[in-house]
Amino acid sequence: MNGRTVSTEELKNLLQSSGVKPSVQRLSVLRYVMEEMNHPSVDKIYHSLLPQIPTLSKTTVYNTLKQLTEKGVISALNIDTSEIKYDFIEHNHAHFICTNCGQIYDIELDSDIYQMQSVAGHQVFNTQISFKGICNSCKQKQKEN
Amino acid sequence: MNGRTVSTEELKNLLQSSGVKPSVQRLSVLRYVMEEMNHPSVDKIYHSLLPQIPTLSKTTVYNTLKQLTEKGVISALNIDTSEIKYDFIEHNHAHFICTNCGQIYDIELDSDIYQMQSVAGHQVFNTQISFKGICNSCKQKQKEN
DNA sequence: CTTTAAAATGTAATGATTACAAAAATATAA
DNA sequence: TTATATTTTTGTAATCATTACATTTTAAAG
Repeated sequence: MNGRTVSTEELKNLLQSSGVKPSVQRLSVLRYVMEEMNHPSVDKIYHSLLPQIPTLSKTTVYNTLKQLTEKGVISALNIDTSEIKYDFIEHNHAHFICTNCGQIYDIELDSDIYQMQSVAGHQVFNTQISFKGICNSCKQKQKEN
Repeated sequence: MNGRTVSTEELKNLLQSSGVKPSVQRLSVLRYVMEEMNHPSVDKIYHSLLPQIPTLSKTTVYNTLKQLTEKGVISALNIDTSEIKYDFIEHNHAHFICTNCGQIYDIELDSDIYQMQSVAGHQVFNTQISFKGICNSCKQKQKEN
């Protein structure tokens, strides 16, 4: 989720250790989610990979993301109403979504909430903290006008 | 969100102080969200109110919920992928959704995260904390089989 | 009572996601 | 290698929540 370059070896290992067989499509989707810092949507991923894999189907993108999410390699963000956004699980962090421009920001937040393995007797697999509001950039623009 | 009975007076006051003109439909929708403890979906609300208001339109339910959300009277939960669920804003609490049965539980959680008015320079209007996992009830059933 | 504005309704359109069957690619066995 | 079985990918059609929009109804104002 931070613009770095990921080697094919690393991708393969990640997939295999999660029980997912590597394929050109799966490697590409995972690479995109890992290297991209923009919490991409299915549509974004699909159109970005299309030049490299002209035969790519959107269904494959859906299938791959679903698998990776179930295996816990990536995480599906249900912040936005319209589309699901995807995020590589590197370390715990919160998200801020601007209700004006829709931009999603990573928020570095150290909270013991992330450490909770169970709440009210229910077993926790995934924890999400999200903020909604007006981002700095939009606020500046509003001031100017 | 807790099965209590809300008087029409209270509903009217809530709407008016939020700048929403009371109407039969709006009062009913708000009453349902407040009295129901099940984080209802649009569809649930619509079908529950239909016997009382036979002419009710689903669009009205959508419009009302959108308005109430914008005014901050209720809150839209984007936990579930398929449908948006609605919750009356009484006091800060987190949510747990069971990935097996889909049930949403209120989680009483006292965290200073709720007090944050801004994060990374962005102004916060709304904060959500949500957990995903297997609920106690589903876990019990799994053990039995 | 008439006029004007706001709210509610119903239908059609949109758009993300899923279902599913056929085609392609990969692995396995002889 | 060749044939066979299995997995993966693909493309199209279906589903379903949400939104757009025009019409009708209701409420408010003069």
